[in-house]
Amino acid sequence: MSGERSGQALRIATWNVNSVTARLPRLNEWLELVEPDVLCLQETKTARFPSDHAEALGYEIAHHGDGRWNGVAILSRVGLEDVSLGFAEQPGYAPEDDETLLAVPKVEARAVGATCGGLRIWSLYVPNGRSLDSPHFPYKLDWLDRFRDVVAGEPRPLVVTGDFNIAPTDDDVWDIKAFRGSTHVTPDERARLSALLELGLTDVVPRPMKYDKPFTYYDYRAGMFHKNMGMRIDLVYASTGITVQDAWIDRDARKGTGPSDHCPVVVDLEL
DNA sequence: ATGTCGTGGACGCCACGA
Repeated sequence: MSGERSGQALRIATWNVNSVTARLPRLNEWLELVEPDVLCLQETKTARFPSDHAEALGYEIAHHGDGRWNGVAILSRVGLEDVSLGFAEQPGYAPEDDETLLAVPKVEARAVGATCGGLRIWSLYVPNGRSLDSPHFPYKLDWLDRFRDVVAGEPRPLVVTGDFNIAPTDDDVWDIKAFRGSTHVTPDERARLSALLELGLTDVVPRPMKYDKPFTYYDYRAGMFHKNMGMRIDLVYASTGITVQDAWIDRDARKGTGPSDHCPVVVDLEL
């Protein structure tokens, strides 16, 4: 499944776990099975990362989480330095339906950066956008605009990875016709991906492992996984100069008891 | 595709987000 990596390779991965607390048994067994050097997590959904097992396996952990929603982390066994919890000018979100309080934007726990074994890496949980007419949609676009400015100033080699909540092309959803009028596929969102590519990043498209499309997310409902009705929204953007040995999606992590609705994406690279 | 999860507050269900 995972193939062989050369001695110089750095194995990085990204995984939206949909609660690290609920996923802890799956996460712990996965760390021992796949042995990533650096693992970026999204939607930890907790203020306190359950770190005991990962630390026993030799990982250092940078976690940015503040409770029930969001939460991102970087686990590294090749060093963890210069941790950034969020980023400069990161926009907040003000709930529009709160008439009792001043609408103070809340900066959410959606980004963490660190330097691991000579690689600068960011774990992102990009705002979902909800619907085209929701205030969350311009928030999503603004958030990505501001993060672009961060990428422009970051050192190389650089990897920006996580749950982008954007399908880069029409082929990255099971049926583009089902997405008419929806978020995740609009030109506005894809323009933000293009803006990252223009800064010298490359979309590392993983091998699909099964079927023809490398989907990373399947809704829990309606048997979407078994019908292969998924989306590629968990992305790995690597700076030019990084050599990719292999990139694959771990569909097995979406099977069995108590899976996340997202699959991990694993990339073996040389800096 | 709308069939399921996860969280936490006030519970043995509901609201919310995805």
